[in-house]
Amino acid sequence: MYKTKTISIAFKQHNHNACWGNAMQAAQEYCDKHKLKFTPARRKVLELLLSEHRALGAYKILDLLREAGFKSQPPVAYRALEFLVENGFAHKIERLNAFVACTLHGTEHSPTFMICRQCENVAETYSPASNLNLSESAEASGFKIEQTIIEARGVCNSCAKTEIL
Amino acid sequence: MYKTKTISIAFKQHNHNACWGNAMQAAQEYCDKHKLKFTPARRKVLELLLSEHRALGAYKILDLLREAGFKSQPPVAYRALEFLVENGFAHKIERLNAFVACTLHGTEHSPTFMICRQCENVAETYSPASNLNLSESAEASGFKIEQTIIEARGVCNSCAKTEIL
DNA sequence: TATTATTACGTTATAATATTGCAATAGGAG
DNA sequence: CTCCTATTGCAATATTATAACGTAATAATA
Repeated sequence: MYKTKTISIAFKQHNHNACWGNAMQAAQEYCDKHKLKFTPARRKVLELLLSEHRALGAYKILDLLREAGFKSQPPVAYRALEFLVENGFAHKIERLNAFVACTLHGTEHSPTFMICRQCENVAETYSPASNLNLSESAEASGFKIEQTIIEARGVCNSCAKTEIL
Repeated sequence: MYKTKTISIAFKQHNHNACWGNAMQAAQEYCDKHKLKFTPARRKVLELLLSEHRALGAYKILDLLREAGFKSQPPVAYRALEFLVENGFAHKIERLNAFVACTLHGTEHSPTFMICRQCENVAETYSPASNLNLSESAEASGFKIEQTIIEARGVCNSCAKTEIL
């Protein structure tokens, strides 16, 4: 499952083994440092999310947990996801009612997601300019932004190339 | 139900009767012009959405439809909502799994929503700058945006004033 | 170590949101 | 009128998410 050396992430080629390993290690270190319990279920869910750069629904995760020998009632998945999201290891993609592993952990961020409608990969980007812009115009019109969700749907370059026009 | 002369919209005072009436009339005219069937259920759902500047869930709408003597199976609401969204009369707020009437109909737009966590009003704004920004940076990183969802959660000024600090 | 508080887990049940499929019907185009 | 298509009625079901509550594990304090 984790053998592929290089797949598309954020629509770029990269060494996914390294990507996966670094993220898991960073999560472990962060949990150690902050006295968070990186329990088997939480770890497994993060591993699953990291296995591809796609969003997985809670019930898909539940299936995969079951296959891996974990208990499989909905709360098992939702609790693990809640932990991962709260601590910045994963994000919920509202449009898809699904979850992706965070690829920018550690940096305080307000991410923008690019969702390819064809390959369904999800890339996380950090766009300070857009966020600042938004905050300023909101402020001007009498609204104080506390959190922003930005999700873009479209096609990545490699999928665009294969499209029938 | 529609008697209040002036309520908060987009966190601004306005004549809501006029707001409501204009929107309904514009919808009617648009449907006439484009040969769209503005059926009783569709009309009623738009009326409900326009009654306040808040997002209503599909099942809330269903309750209100029932009260108004309509049939009340889920597809009744979902079909009407689908029609309204497709034709730009309403938008789905993904964060809330709920729907709001569009306040910028006619203008081709990619809206940004400001959701007050206290009064729950939802304001729709048009932010060409942010969208352009986003498109450009996406383009640069090899992604072609087709649709963008921007939803900000926060507090409006009048709610902020009443908050205990 | 014993006691208490807190956090996480196991389990059952149910709530909330959304869709599918198919038959019946209404309205417009020819 | 007749055909065609869009819409509606209806039943069932799929998908996503949470509530409630007892037990087990861990941490904090005495």
